[in-house]
Amino acid sequence: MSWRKERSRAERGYHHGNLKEALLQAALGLIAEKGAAGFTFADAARMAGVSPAAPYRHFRDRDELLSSIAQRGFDQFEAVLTSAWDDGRPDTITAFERVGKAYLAFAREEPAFYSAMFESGLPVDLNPTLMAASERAFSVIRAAAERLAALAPPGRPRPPALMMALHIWSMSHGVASLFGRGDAARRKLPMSAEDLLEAEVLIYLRGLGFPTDRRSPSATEQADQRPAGQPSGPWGTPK
Amino acid sequence: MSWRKERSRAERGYHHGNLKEALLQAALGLIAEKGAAGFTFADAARMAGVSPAAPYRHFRDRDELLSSIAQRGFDQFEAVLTSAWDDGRPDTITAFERVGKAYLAFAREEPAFYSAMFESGLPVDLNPTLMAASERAFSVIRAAAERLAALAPPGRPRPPALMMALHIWSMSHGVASLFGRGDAARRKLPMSAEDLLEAEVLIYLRGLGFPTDRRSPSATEQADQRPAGQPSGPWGTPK
DNA sequence: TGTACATCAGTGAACGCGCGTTCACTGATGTAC
DNA sequence: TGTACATCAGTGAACGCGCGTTCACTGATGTAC
Repeated sequence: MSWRKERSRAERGYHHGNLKEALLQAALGLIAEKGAAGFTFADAARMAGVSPAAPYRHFRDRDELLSSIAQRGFDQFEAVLTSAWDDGRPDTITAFERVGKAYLAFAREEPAFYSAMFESGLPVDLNPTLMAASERAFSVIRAAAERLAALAPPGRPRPPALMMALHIWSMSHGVASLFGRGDAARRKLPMSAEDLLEAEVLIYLRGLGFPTDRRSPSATEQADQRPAGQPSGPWGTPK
Repeated sequence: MSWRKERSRAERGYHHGNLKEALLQAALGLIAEKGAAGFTFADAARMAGVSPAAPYRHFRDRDELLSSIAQRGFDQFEAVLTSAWDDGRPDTITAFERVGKAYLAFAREEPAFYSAMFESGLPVDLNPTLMAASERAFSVIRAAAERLAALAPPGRPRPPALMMALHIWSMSHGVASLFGRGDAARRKLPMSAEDLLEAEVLIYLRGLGFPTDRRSPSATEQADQRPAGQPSGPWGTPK
């Protein structure tokens, strides 16, 4: 955010000094505000306080700027997920759940990155660098699923880790894009998107035979702030 | 699709005769091709073989055309889901699952409607008519969840139907937007989006205590067409 | 059945706008000697 | 330490383009009598 308030030409002299970064930040702001489709190269230049020709010193075209943002987004996403996973501490299920929450938090806190990564229509699969970054991020979820699968209760078939990873990803993405952001077409929910996703993941894991009876710490902590009759376990009090 | 190939001006005379419909169809084609953001009013007119001013006889502006499409999409979506639910026949779980598949099929077969409805950034909640249509579609899922919840196994807490409905919705939407369409940023899957969603829903329902051991007819039917080692139950053969 | 007229659904030219992009340029910076 | 010069990172004017929108208009259709 440090470049959001641009110094005027007079203040900063002929050379900007940090234009590439300033353009990325400006674009992030614009995407967060108007969506990936509504962001223009010219606007980014304007926000950075620079002539419309200046960005061409740093990016071949609009698409390259957008790709850079997606790239950075995937890297940051990977870091966030890795940190949430924390190598499975204190126990695999708790950590797994934390990954789901981190996913949602990222979508909420970094809507511009999220848009660029998943909703901009960028052909991720045609750009090897971008594809690799996306793959690295997904592999965090996959590795976590791998560890979880290895813990499958004896006597039950062991679920394929890749499938579990895809399931968790789709749940997270679904909740995030339907309910996770404040902008448009939203619906009033009886619970927060976070709680909704947490319950979904817990029920899913239970369906695979994992024990999920213990209350998660965060669910317990949040219970006081909820309206009466709200969930205390994965889906609330029995009726 | 009957209006995709437009008759020339000479062939059809001064009056088009079916312009409103032709514009809707043209817009659907453009949205399917280039996304909701990439569709322009002028382009739709061009595709309909008509001057750029003509559409204004039928739609106040671009947004009204887009809303009409979303509106029609929600209506069609509702019809498809209602028919898939088939009032819970032959049994509630089978029918419920079929709703999930119908969701996915709609997203795949009607990408333009789906985009307009969920990815166009239209402020659905600010347009009462649109909101009502969206609500009617969702209420099909909700009613199905209601029936399913009423069947909860005795001795287990009964899950809130609204939550179940939101979970199913988010799963379907997640799978649909990540894997359900051919256009961009797609990933090679070890199984089809349909199977992925089916397994996800079955595991979820099992997590709620519903019996899901019987093989679904469609899963059995499809088994022959799969590569070796593919799922036969909700998630495949035990390892 | 024919005619006058209102209404409807299109035309096509024009507008202002903002965008992406290019170009020759210029001011600032860094480096070789 | 000072100077000449290459390089870098900006400028600002200009372009062509397609868009959304408006306007006075006109051809076709339908209806009253």
